[in-house]
Amino acid sequence: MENGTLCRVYDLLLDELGPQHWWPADTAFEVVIGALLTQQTKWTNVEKTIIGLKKNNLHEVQTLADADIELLKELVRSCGFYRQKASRLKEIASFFAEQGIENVFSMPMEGLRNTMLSLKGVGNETADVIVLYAANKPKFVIDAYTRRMMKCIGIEGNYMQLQRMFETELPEDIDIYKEYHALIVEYSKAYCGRKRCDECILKELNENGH
DNA sequence: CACCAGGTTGACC
DNA sequence: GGTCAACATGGT
Repeated sequence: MENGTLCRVYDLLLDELGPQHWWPADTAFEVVIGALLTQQTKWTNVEKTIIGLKKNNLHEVQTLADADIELLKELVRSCGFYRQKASRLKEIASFFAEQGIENVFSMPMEGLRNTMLSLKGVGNETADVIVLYAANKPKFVIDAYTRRMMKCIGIEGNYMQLQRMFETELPEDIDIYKEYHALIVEYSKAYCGRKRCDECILKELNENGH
């Protein structure tokens, strides 16, 4: 790409893993569902729930908004925090049903982000996942893996600071943002914590000495 | 058996 | 502005 540190990291990760083609979902609204469900849990748990939702025809905006809450809790159980997640899913679906999903996704980016943040259960990361992967607008997603990986190469900050760094240094490109976040997650899952830091492909960038 | 996972919230300083 | 316990199941 270009020659800042964050561009270099992107090139190294892409070279190591190849393109990831995220977010795994059939529809934009399914991205919203997945974004909420995957909070603090593994994607395999989310897959079970999404399959169950589809089996019960609850993966559409209106049917999910009208879903029986007890059935929803059962279906969401494998994702953890299932009481909260079930009711929040319903509320979010109701919001999209009332507003019209296309009207929501076609809002200007900052307005959309703030609107998502106003929904219960949607914080910075989930809002940005929706903005980037469902509404297809250039917002860089920060998560725990991103923070950890950046800390390893000597870059720290709060959510908005880290996001600003990525968005300032990288070209404003939706596909790069999508791919970059995916690469960080997949690389971290596969290598960090198991492999030692001195085997990390980012070690040449390490300014912390570990 | 202990610990963590692609996080958010509300209470507190 | 930052920190902390709750929230809960499933996999090492």
